[in-house]
Amino acid sequence: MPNARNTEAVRKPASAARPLDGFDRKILGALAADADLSYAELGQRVCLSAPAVHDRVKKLRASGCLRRTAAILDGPALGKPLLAFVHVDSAGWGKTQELMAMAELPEVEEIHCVTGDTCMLLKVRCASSRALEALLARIYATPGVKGTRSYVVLSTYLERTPQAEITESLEAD
Amino acid sequence: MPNARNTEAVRKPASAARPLDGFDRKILGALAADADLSYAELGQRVCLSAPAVHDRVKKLRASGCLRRTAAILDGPALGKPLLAFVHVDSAGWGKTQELMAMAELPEVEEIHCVTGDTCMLLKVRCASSRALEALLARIYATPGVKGTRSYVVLSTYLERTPQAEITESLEAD
DNA sequence: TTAAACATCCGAATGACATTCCGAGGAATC
DNA sequence: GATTCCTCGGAATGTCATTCGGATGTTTAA
Repeated sequence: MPNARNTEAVRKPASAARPLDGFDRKILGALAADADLSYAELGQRVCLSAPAVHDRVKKLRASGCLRRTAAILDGPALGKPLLAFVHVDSAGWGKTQELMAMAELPEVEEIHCVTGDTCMLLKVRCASSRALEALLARIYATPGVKGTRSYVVLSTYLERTPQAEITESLEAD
Repeated sequence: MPNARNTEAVRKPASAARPLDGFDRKILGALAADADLSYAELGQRVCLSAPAVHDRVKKLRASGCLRRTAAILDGPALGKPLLAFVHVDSAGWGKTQELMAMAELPEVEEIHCVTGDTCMLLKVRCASSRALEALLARIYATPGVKGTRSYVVLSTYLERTPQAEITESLEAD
C-alpha cells in the first residue's frame, strides 16, 4: 500500500498552471467530509504517504482551493430548528449599507445578490415561527426594502458542504 | 490567565438539562470560524485550560451540537464560479426517488423541500452558464418536474458557516 | 542524446499537541 | 452541616504533525 509510485499513481499533470489531479480531488473530498482526518489516514485513503498529503494540503491552502476548516454546528440542537429562505425586494441597487445592517442579525446566515425580480436572497435560521416573524419585521423595516417573500424549509434532503463532491464532471469541461 | 477559576468565569449553569453556557458558545463560535485551533489556543481565548475545553468539545460532540468538522473549499478556485438557487415546481409530494436523482448531480449542493408555490429549492454550483443550462435541462427532465425558476447569484455578501454566531439572541428566548 | 534543473515522493527523526490521569475546589442535595 | 457530583487545572504519556535528507521521474536546455 505505501508504494504508490509503482502503481497507476505515477501519472502527474505535468502542466504549468495549477490543475488539480486525482490526488488533490480525493484529498479535498475527504477533508470536506471530515477535516479531523489525520494525515496518515488521509494518506492511506489516497495511497500516498503522510508527508506527501501534508505537502499537497499546504499547497491547496496556499492556492486558495482550501479556504479554511470549520465546525459544522447543528441548528436544532442549538435551539434554532427553523430554516428559511427569504427573497428581499429592494428599492434599488448598491445599497451596501442596508446589506451590512442585515448581516448584523445573528439569524442571517447568507446574503446573496441575485438576478430576477428580487434583489437579495437570504438564508436565515430561527428559534421559532414567532422569531421568524420578528426577523421578517426587522428586515422589512430596513430602509429600501419593498417587500419579502419567505420559503420555510420543511425538510432538507441534501446538505453538502460546498464542493464536497469533486468528481469527474469538473475536468470534463 | 490560566487561573480562570478566581475570575468571573466561575458561574456555571448548574441546571440539569444541557444548556450551553458562555464558554460553550465561545468555543463553538471559535471552532466554526477555524476548526484547526489547538485546544491550548482555544483555552486561552475562553480563559480555560486545554483539558477543560477538550472536555467541553467532547461533550458538545456527544450532545450533537457540534456535528462534524469540514474543509471549506472555494468554488471559483475549483472551477465552479457560478452559484445559483433553483426553485423546482414539482407535480406532487413525496417523490423522494426524484429527489435522490437530483442529489446524484455533483453540481447540486443543497436540496430543501419548502413551503410556498414551489416544492423544492436547490442550491447549485456550476462551471459556466452553459453548464447551468445543461444542469437545468437535466433537472427539468426529471419525472414529476413541472418547471424551474433560477436565481443566479451575482455576488455574495455574507456566507457564515451554519450557526457561526452564537450570540445572546439565542438565550434571550 | 545527454546533462542539468525541478518537482514529487518516501522513510526516519524531532517537536508539538491531543489525551488521559489524578487531586482540588465549588454547587446542589439531603 | 455533610455528602455527592461536576468541573477545573497541572503534570505525564502517547500520538501525530512537521521537517529533513535522499532517491526517482520529468522537463528543459545544450
